Amino acid sequence: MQETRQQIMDAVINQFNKKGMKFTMDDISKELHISKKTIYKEFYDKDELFFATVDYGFSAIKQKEAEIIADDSLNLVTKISKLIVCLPDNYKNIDFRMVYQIKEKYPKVYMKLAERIESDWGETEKLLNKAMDQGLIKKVPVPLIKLMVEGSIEKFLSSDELVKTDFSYEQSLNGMIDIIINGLRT
Amino acid sequence: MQETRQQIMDAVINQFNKKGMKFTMDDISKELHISKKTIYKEFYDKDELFFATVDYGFSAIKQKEAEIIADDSLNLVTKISKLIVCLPDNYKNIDFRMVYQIKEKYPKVYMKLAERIESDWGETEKLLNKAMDQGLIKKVPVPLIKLMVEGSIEKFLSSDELVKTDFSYEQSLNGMIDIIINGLRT
DNA sequence: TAAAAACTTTTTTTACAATAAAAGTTTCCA
DNA sequence: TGGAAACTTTTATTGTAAAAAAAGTTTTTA
Repeated sequence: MQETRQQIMDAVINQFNKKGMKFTMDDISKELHISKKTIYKEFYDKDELFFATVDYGFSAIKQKEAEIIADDSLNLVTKISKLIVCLPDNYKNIDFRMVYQIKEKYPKVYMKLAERIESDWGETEKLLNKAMDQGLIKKVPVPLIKLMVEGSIEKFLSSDELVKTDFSYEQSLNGMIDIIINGLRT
Repeated sequence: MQETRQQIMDAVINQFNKKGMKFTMDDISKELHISKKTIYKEFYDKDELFFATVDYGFSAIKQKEAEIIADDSLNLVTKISKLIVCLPDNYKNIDFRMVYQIKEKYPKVYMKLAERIESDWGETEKLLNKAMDQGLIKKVPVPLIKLMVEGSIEKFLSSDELVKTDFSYEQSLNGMIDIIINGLRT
């Protein structure tokens, strides 16, 4: 059943955000009150489950991204801004502090994840280059911008300093994008 | 002899940048062609040596910081910009990717280090608040700016993506500060 | 006097067996 | 049929003794 697959993958994401990679197949079956047999009927093994979940997790964001790119009512710089905020929507579901755990135990899954994040940047990169060519924003290496965004997000997620202020994670993200986009304007 | 102390502490910084915390007292004595006895005449034990080295490493930056603050020819926003770049001068000597190693093995040294970095931000924070009050820059929580700067620097240091471009670490740092300061301007 | 080297003591790493936990399979039952 | 639980097999964790490495001290040497 197609819905079962989805429920299982939702449970995987849920467990991951709770416990990092330290969750078991039993945890998932208990959370959903299904038998492990049902999981193994849908997925050959844990690896395949994780692979499918990465694809599943990124499909939503890919869709949103496509919408932004296709939206002709937005100007180039606004599109870029929205695309960058679109990325963190992913990161919000995940939790970057725990991604390093995947790298060690499931290197293949990590590589797939890294590829997807990389390819998400691909579209943003194109628009950034276009905007630079049109003289709308400063000419700066795209990797610099990428590292600033990613570094900031990771810090937001791993530090408790923002919690002390009454700025939400959401607000911080938007504030960060504002500063960077505004700072890039010519 | 005072010069000997300094030479030893320079060797500690040098070894740290080469090997992280995985260097020995023998490594230091060999690098300087001195006997371990000489080191232990200057410093009671390895802990004391590390404590002294943290102080030593920060004294230069503190001095530079004081100069910037005292320089009346600089306007407020320029001062902030220079102060933030002043901070990375530290981080450049150190190497953030290896700081986490200190945390595990020498927690007391790490705490001292963290305190110094924190207090370095203290001055920058004051000026940022002042500039916000004067309406020179946007009102944004200071921790947000701090996390953006620190997150970017850590990423610059830990990623090889910048190496692929022909942007040096120094240039990246200045580019990053430019974007953030420009982005904060009202 | 201080470097070099030899030395003792403490700390870290390694290796490996015992144990526990989790993956994956099978059986039973509503 | 599919959940619950019992089961086997594989993987990960833990404890510990031996070995190695590093801290810190003493002796030798120049």
